[in-house]
Amino acid sequence: MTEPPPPAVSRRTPRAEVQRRLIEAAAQEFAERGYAESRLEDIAARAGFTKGAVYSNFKSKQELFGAVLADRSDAELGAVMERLTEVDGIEDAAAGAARLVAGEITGDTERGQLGLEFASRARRDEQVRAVLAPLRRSQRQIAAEAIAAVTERLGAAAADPELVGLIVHCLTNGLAMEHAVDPEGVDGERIEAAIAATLTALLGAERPGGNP
Amino acid sequence: MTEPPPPAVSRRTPRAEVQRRLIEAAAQEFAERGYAESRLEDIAARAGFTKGAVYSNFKSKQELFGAVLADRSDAELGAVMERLTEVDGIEDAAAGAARLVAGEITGDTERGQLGLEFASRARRDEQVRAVLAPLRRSQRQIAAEAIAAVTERLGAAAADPELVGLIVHCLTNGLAMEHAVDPEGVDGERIEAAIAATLTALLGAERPGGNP
DNA sequence: GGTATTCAATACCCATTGGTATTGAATTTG
DNA sequence: CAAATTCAATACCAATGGGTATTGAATACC
Repeated sequence: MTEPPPPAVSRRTPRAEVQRRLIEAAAQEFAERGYAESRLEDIAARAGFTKGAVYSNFKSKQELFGAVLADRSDAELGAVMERLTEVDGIEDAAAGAARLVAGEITGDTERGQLGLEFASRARRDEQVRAVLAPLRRSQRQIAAEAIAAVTERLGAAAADPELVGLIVHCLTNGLAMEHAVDPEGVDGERIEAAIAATLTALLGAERPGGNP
Repeated sequence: MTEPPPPAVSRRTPRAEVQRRLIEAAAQEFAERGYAESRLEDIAARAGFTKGAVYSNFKSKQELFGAVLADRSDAELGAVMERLTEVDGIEDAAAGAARLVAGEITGDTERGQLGLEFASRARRDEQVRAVLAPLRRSQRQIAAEAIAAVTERLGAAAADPELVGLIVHCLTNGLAMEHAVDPEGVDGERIEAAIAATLTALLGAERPGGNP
């Protein structure tokens, strides 16, 4: 009778999607369990495949990790810091940015943990470091540009923007780590206060000769 | 003839020393390779023993890690921050502390990496977190007290010392992580400048109503 | 339609490694 | 001095998991 119409969509998952799903699953798994404790079988299962799919698309576990890193690198850049330019007034800019970052740290489960996992591995794996270092530099650079834009708009003679960018970038990562270790002791409120205070002090206070 | 005198010292290594050496070796190994990648056999060999010594002194790998953590906790407290009180003048205090911390980060190979490894594991291991969180609080508290002492001595009306303590503590850790990822981009000089700028701004600039 | 090719699933391999059981020398005890 | 005990060394085990070889269905090609 109604013979089944030629399968409108291919029943074999397109290669690109297989890779996407594997990378996504790997990112989650790495973030949750860490690289060494993640099993390729679990990653594959999470993506709806088996280990065969992994080795059909990636040469090794390390390469899969590299793919995750590369994938995130593209999307990561300037996710938060650029918003710094969208607020007005020193207090507003600091407070607004602080709230954004605090929310990111306390709310997001994967992004921050994956970032820490990347850094953790970069310490020992030269190849990871080679990929991650430029990415981090870009992030710092974007932060610096945002800082420069704000101070210029406000006419404030702030400190070296690149230095402030480094400070904010590292403070953010340090707070994320501290929050992971001691969530109650370092909650969103404290994080927000810390970033706001730092930004306010750095953007408003730098007068080379003291306060005339 | 000369019968060998009764061995002046026992030829069997005292238990306490076996444990000390195992913990020390484990700390080095964990710092270099990370917990998961560290082999008990390597740790034992590094201490001059075999795996048997490990299991004769510790119940499991996790417990050995716990012993390392506990051992370091005792010595860790207030290693650097207390010096903050020993310098004079806002600029001097900031610059002196910055130099100390920068040297610690760039020079020390084990302490910083072990700290990051602790944090990394604390994220996923509740028991590790239970030990590490109080330690971190103490570290922050000591930093806060040092800040309070300096500001009081200088008569400066600085921001909430505990908040500044949190900021400095997290900035330090963040800088250490960034240095590990990108040693050239974030060298000792930049680290020193970042900490000095932050301390100067935070200790000197907090005037609730602006600069009269 | 038939053949070649792609690619994930399946079955399998084996080196690694945390952990255990046993041993035997060094100490302690009586 | 002999028996009991301590404790690290040695030998061993079982599970784990990254990686490989093979298979068979889906797709592409002619």
